[in-house]
Amino acid sequence: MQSAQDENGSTVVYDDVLRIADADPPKQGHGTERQAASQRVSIGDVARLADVAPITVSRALRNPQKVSPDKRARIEQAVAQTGYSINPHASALKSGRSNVVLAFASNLMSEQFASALKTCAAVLEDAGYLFLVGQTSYSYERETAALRSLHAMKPAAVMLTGVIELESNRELLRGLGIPIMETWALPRDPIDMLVGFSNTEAGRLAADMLFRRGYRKVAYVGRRGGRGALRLQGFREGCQALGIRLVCEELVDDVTGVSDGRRCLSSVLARPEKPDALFCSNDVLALGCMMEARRFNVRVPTDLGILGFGQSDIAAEIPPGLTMIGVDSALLGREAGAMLIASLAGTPPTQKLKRLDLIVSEGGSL
Amino acid sequence: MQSAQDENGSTVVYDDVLRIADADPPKQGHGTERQAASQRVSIGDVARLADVAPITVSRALRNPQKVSPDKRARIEQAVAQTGYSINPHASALKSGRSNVVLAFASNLMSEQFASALKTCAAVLEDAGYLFLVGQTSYSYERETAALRSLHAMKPAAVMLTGVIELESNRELLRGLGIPIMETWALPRDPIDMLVGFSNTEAGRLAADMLFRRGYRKVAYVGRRGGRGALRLQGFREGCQALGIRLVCEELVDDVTGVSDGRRCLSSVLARPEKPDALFCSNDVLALGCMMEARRFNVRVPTDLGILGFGQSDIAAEIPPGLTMIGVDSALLGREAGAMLIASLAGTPPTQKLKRLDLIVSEGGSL
DNA sequence: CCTGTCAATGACAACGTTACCATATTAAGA
DNA sequence: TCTTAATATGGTAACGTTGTCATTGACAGG
Repeated sequence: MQSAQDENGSTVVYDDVLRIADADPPKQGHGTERQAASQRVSIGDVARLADVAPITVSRALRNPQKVSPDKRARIEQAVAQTGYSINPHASALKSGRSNVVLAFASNLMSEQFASALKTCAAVLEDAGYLFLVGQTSYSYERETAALRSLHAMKPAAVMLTGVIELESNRELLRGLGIPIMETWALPRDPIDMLVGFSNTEAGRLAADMLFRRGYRKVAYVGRRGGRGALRLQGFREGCQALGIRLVCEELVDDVTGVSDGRRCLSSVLARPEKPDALFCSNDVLALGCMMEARRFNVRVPTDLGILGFGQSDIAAEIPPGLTMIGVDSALLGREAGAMLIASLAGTPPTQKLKRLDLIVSEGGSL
Repeated sequence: MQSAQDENGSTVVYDDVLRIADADPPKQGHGTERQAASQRVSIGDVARLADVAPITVSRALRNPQKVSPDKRARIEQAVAQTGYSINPHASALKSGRSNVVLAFASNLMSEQFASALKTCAAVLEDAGYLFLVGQTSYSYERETAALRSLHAMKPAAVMLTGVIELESNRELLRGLGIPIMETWALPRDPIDMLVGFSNTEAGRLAADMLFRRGYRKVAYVGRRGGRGALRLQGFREGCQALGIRLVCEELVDDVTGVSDGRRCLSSVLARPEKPDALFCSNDVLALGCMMEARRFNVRVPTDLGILGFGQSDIAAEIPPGLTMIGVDSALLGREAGAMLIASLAGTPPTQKLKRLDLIVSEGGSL
């Protein structure tokens, strides 16, 4: 164990961290033409080495089939020898295009967004794009700031976990003239492309499920704004249509953790008229409700049925297992990625709209 | 409710999504000089409008104090009027710098990484940087690919959730000549900067905590590689030093969900010699263990004490509440951000190393 | 009044790439 | 054989910005 002083004077004890010297040390000119490695090598250097014009190197890299096999081979060798990699800034400056696909998540901490981004990234990276994620934090201000910087950056496409609500921001994105993917809802007039599902229908489906299982006096717990509001709207409609009484709506502005869910359930239980079931349109809140129910010895589902929205692995595992309505967010990401690629490839009759089915995962909470 | 057909022929029912027409429509020339908005306006256009040279506009934007107040005002007005925003590619090409800070997460789905990235992003964005996150997915191959593209992209700095293990990738990052931040461990020889904590010490502390509470026959559950291996190493050392018997080590290669944790506990309980406590060096696994214990009517902590590692909100809330060793990942992100900014500002005597204290959050599981 | 110093500003060129057009080469059709 | 078209390649310029250096004027010290 080795130690040293950091600048604060406290003793630092280092961990031993595994180092891996890879068997295949990367790009080193075989023989004498060892390159300064870290330093800049331009397309001109490669061209000189391969004895072609720079433009040919450019072509060989982006449209290999437009260059004759022999030159292509020479160029490939020169690239390998020099360790050349294209300067994306110069390329983007001249061509007005880049190979970066920018994603914006309203919240990096959501398991479901993360899962969709992960699959979407996989699809796009396989197609040679660089997939980067920025954050907007459920705030219009941050969203606007992020989109401004985006405007300048000329990405190849944009992926959003959600839909843009602010009209000026919609306009800004539309003006970019690149593929834009919105998700997680089903707006009447998407900016460009959409892979989503109906949140109001999710609400109606929730009412339907509760009705079928005999519940007639229910409560709603969810976020006040955005998609939460849509689910509530659908839920209200469904309840009304089926003759279910919606005895209370417990709305929160912002979900920071399961404790918000706990609070919601306490508050619901404190009402004079107790519901026999609960639709919780947010999985973190649902989790909190489940826990609080246990704490108050409210048996689920005997005393209170709970229906959640989302895909929480953990909520499904906590006894008696939360029954949830949701979508396959990994699938959503994959579909979005595929659709973006099709649009980027430019074949005009691209599908621009995909509606995902809602899926129900059965637990024991209803 | 409105409907239409998508390209697959299924009926699409649109949600009503909230639209917000903002009261303050952005940048529109007051009066006649309305700009084509979406189209490119260059520094030259601004310069012409302000009746100065392009270079002066450039200066006014990056070093306002180097331009006289009157010209600065004219320029600002021209910028507002045209809606000009700097072309980051041209800027990066010429200057070799950019205002993008790139972060790489080995796993976007980790609550803790997300939390650190969130706070780090906040700090850097406040300082005017654009914070983007890429993914490496715990795979050396992806990591290498990501770092290659990074090499070309010349970000202002790089933030990593973890440390780089592959020597060739370490070399690559070192060669960039920009601030590099590693985290979440305490390697002997960081690439550049480090905000981390000792994983072996976490293991030793775990042994210590178990010892103090009277446990003498314990089991370990965790990931096989990376930091998990370090925690195990520390735990072994601690157990040996204190005379605790480590009756089994249950290692998993990859954690995909709580079910992995369930499996681990089953497997531990199936051993002939049952431990009286468990150190679970991963919070998802710990959660699974807690659930499985409940299912098998193993009372926690009476029959089996469980100590976790991490910061899981949910694990802390599940009765009896998981006791955990961990770090404040939001703090980690903030510290990393602050250190990066200091380094970017260029004042040489920058602190390059910060060791975070381990924190213990008490639940009822020990 | 002259010279040296400093601040403010501008002219010019260059960063590395690709769009555009021109040319050379080859294949195909009459 | 002669055009016509298609393919392969290169020359030139330009994308929008900023580094470098030169110029201007103001001001202080001699």
